[in-house]
Amino acid sequence: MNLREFSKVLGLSPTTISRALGGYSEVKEETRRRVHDAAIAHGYRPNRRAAALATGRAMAIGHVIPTAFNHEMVNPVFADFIAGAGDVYAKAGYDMLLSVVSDGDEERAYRQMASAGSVDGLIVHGPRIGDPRIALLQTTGLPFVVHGRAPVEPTDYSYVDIDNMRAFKRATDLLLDLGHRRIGFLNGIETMDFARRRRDGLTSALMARAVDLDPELMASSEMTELSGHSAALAMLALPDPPTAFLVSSLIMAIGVRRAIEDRGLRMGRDVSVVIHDDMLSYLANGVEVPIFTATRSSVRAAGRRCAEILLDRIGDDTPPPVQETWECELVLGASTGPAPT
Amino acid sequence: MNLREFSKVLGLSPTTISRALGGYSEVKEETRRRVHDAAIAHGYRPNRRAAALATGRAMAIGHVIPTAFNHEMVNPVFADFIAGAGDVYAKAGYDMLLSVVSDGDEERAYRQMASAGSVDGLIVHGPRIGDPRIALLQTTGLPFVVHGRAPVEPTDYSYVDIDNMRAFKRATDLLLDLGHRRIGFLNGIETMDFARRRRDGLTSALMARAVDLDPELMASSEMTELSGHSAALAMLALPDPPTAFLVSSLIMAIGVRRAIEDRGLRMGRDVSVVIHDDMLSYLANGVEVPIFTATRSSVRAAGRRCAEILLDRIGDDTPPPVQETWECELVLGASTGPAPT
DNA sequence: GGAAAATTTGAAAACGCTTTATATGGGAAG
DNA sequence: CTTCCCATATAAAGCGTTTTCAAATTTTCC
Repeated sequence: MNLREFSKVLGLSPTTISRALGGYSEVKEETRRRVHDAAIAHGYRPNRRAAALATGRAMAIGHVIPTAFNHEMVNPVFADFIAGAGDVYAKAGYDMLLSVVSDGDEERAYRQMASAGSVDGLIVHGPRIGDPRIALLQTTGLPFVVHGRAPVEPTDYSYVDIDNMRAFKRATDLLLDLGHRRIGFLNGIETMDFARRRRDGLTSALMARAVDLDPELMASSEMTELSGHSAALAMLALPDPPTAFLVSSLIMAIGVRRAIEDRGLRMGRDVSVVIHDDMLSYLANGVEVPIFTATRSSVRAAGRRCAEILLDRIGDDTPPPVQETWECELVLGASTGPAPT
Repeated sequence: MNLREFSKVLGLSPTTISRALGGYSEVKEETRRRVHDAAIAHGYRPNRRAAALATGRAMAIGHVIPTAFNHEMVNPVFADFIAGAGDVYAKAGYDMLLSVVSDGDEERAYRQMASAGSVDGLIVHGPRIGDPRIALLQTTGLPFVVHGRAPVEPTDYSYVDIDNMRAFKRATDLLLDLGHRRIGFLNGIETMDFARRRRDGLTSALMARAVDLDPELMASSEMTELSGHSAALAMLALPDPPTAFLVSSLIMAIGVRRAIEDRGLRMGRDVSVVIHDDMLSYLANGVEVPIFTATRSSVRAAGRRCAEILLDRIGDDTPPPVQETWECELVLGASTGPAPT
């Protein structure tokens, strides 16, 4: 059923139908009602492809998700981020176009989406240090918002990020206050911007108190349960093992906990753990008392906010960039305690 | 840059350009080369919306993901399923359209996608018992493939599923063989088809050996770490606690393990655990020796296969439905041992 | 060398919508 | 009874492709 057929059924012109459904003012209220009802009754819905072509707006937002930081890994935070963003899109009548690409093809995917006009805007995930994508997208003129940021020129783009540096500085300070001096740091891959900032947070806190930073206590890897387990196990086997861990993700920390228990130790008593918690819906960090002491910020909320900003930018013509850096909460859980003496 | 402009640059007609780029045979090889090179040089790419309108094919596949089985939960297996499917789409030049909807709106989302013509096919996620979506989609005539299945008429649709019943029967048999008689069963929500089948697997194995099934040892909930923890904790506090757990997901089992250790017990020695492992990329079940004894099947592979089947169905006109039921592997890990006497 | 066949190219008509510019009708004002 | 205006409704022109049908060019063959 297309517009012309439908208009014949109703005995009105296609124009009127289109306007009635589009919510234009030049159509009598009674007519609008009649059209709406008939549309539902006959199951008529404007063809989006045709509408997109006519208006020049695709009514879709593109997300490019890299399928491999290294090997086929898909970052588990995407699911929640996308749930948040998708919610906003749905309410605004936008579709979400997902492109899953292997790591190197990201740039091509962005270029494709931009020039083929299949989307009105883009979200950039997981910016890396010196990420070329931002400069690339600025040349295309397509609105975009970055989840996270990249410390390079140009700086006039929109982003939503958390204050990773401050969060990890505060987390480190907490452990130092509790008397810990040997802190194992399990970070994500440090070409990622967020990982670099977290590391800077740790080191600045340590340096502020003149605590040595031992390279043996610093690991950087994909944030999986397995890598958390093996890195923690290796550190615990050192002659002078850490009394605390600072861990970049909850999933990784599950492996850390397993390592601690493999050694016959008890988390929170023998070894303290502080994590960063993205508040993933299927991996809550406890109900009342958190399992892990954590810096936390909802990645789903970030998804929602990125989507809002992007839709605003698509609406307006050239609004100034929106740059938000969110503070993390630091919540105390059952995984931290004073350093054993 | 659109087709007409581009054709002027080259001094050829739009028709020829379109054919050259579309890989039609009626164009001289030399011309094709020239067009291709110029397209790259000038960054010309056919507008997908216009192409979609002209051909009637959207070159996109729709996925509707419910955002809440109960509260805002997004199923973590989606990320991997979509990574698998997206890979296939990308290679075939298809886009993936994601619609995140709250639970009740699923049907509307499908109907919308179907009648607005924004996709050429659909994947149905998480079928429930008596799921109305399958019948609905059959009336639309849009090709679709179900991940899982639903035990209702009509039965002539395509699906890819694992043999949940057999897997859980085998898992239960293993525990029985090891001497366990009190087996705690932590299932997903039992309105989901897969959860019902798993339960049937357990009960049939128990009944075959005339082992009582104690309602207190059967829990059904969302498959989160927290619910795994609390359900296991409750069962362990029973006067006659289970000596083994059968758990529907790895994430849930992490909570089970935490509960076991909270009680001062040791997994694999005091309490055995068998899980189902979807082989999520960021939550591997050990490297060499699995952490958990598990029935397993890759959800990413399922995503890939569903996508392949769907694309085939879109290509052909009305091929017979493809129905695949995959056997799970049963792999032994460190979490099972003989029942303590 | 010229007709027929084969190969390449082009013009123009869809595809289904939105939107601009234009027409129609009914009141109110003159 | 005109005239003018407002409120509605319509005709027609895009949007940027693909594809059918027709034309132009080249090749083949006698």
